[in-house]
Amino acid sequence: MIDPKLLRASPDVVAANLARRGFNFDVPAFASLEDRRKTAQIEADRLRAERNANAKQVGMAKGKGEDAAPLLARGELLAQQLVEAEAAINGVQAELDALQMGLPNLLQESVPQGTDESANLEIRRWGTPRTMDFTPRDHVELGERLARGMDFEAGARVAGSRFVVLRHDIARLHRALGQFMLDLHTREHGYTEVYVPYLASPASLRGTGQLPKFEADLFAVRSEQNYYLIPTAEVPVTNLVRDQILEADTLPLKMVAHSPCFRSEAGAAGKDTRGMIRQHQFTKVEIVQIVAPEKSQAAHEELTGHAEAVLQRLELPYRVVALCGGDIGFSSSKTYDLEVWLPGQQKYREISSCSNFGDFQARRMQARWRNPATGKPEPVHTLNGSGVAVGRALVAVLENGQNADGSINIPGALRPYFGAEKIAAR
RNA sequence: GGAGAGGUGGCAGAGUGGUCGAAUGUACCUGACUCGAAAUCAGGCGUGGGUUUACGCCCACCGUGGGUUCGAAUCCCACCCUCUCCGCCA
Repeated sequence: MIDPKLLRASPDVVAANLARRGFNFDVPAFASLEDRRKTAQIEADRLRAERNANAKQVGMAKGKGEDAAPLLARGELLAQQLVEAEAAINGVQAELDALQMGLPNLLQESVPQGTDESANLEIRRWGTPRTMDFTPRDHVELGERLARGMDFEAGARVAGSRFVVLRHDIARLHRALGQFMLDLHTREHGYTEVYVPYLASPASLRGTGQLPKFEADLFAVRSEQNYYLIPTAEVPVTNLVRDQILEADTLPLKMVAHSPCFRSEAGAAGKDTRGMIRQHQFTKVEIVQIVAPEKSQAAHEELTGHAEAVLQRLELPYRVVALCGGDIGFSSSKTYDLEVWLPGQQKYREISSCSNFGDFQARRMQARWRNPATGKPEPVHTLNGSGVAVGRALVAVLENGQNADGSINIPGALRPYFGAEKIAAR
C-alpha cells in the first residue's frame, strides 16, 4: 500500500501519479474520510484515557478502604460512551483501510505515458528471428500432430478447457526447461532455490496485492482455511519475509522457485483459446529479490537481465518492453516485459514480467529491515520476475526450433537436460 | 483422527483481576574505570498511531478474534500455531 503519511500529507501528488494509470483517486472523499477518522480517534482515545484513569482510582480507593461507588458509576458511564466511540472509529477505519488497500502503487518517473499496451516502450531487442523457407507451424500443430506429445483433448477430458496433457519428448522437454532455468539462476545468478506451498492464505495474497481486488482471477479452495491456489510463486516466496524484521547484512535476499501456477483467467474468455499460451495451470520459474530501498532500481535491471539470460541461452529472439502507466500491474512501480518471438504467430509474446514493487508489498506484508542509518525498522523493497514461464518457453523452443519436416532442434544449453539434439518428426 | 502441554519484549523467563507495556537475566548501545581490552559500575534499549515548535503527553499491542468487568497478559468462548504421546499415512 501507499505510505499513509504521504497519502495524508500530499494527496494531490498521489492523485496525479495514479492518474497516469487511468486511476481516479478521489481526493476530497479521502480527505473527508481522513478527517472523520482523526476526530473519531481523538475522541475514542480521550474516553479510553479517562476510563483508564478512573479504573485506577477505583483500585486505589478500594486499597484504602474508601467508598468506590461513585467511581464505579462513572466508570460504567464511560464504558457506555466508549462503546459508541469505538464503533465510530472502527467504522471509519474500516472504510479507510478498504480505500487504501484498493489503491494501486505509485509509478516511477520513468514509466512511459499511455493508456494501453500500444503505448508500451520497446527498450531493446536481442536475436534475429530465423528465416524459414517454409510456412512455420504453430506449437499446437507441432506438438499435437507431429510430435504427438501435446494433448489438449486429454486435458479437457481430465479437467476442462485450458488444460493440457504433455507426453513423451514434450513432457521431457518441459521438465528439462524447468531444470535448466533453476540451475542457471542458482549456479550463475546467485539465487537460493526454495520449495514453497502451492496454497496460500488470504493474508499472503493481500501481502503481494492479489487480494482484495483480484479475487476473481484466483482459484479458491473449498476448505475451512480459505486457501487459494497460488497464481504465481511470487506469492509464497515474497511472503517469506512477511512480518519479519531483517538485519541489513542479510540483504539482498535472492530466491528462486519452480512452481505450478493457477489462474482462473476470468475476463480472458475468447483470448488465446488455442494452444498453451493461456492455461489455467502452468509452471514457472520465479526469481524474487528482497533489497534495501536504495538498491531496488539497480536490482530491477539486474533481475531483468537474469530473466533475459534464460532466453539468450535458449537462443530465443526477444524484446524488452517497458510497460506504460495504463498497462502496468496494480502492485508494480515499474515493469519490464520480456516478449519472445513466436514464428507460428509472427509476433512477440510475453514470456516474462519483471517488476519492482518498491515498498508497496512490504507495507502490506509488514516486511522490514533495520536500517543501520536510522536504527529503525523500515519497509524493504521487493522485486520479482518470471525467469521464465516454462509453458511459454516450451512453445517458443518448439516454434523457433522447428524444421520443414516438423522435427525440432533442441538449443545447445538444453541438451544436457533433455538428452538429445533433436525431437524427430513422426 | 484421539489425548495432553503450551504460545509474554532479539533471546531466556516471571507475572492468575487494579499505578503491568510488563520483574529478572542475557544480548545490544552509551558513559565511567583502563595504555587498551576483559571484568565491574551507571544509564539507555519494543512496535504502531494521535497530539505538540519542542521537552513531553495520550492511545493501542502479552498468538488471533469475540465476551465478562468500573478495570483483563491474568477470567470465559471460538479459532490459529507449536510441542509430546498414540493411531494412520506418501
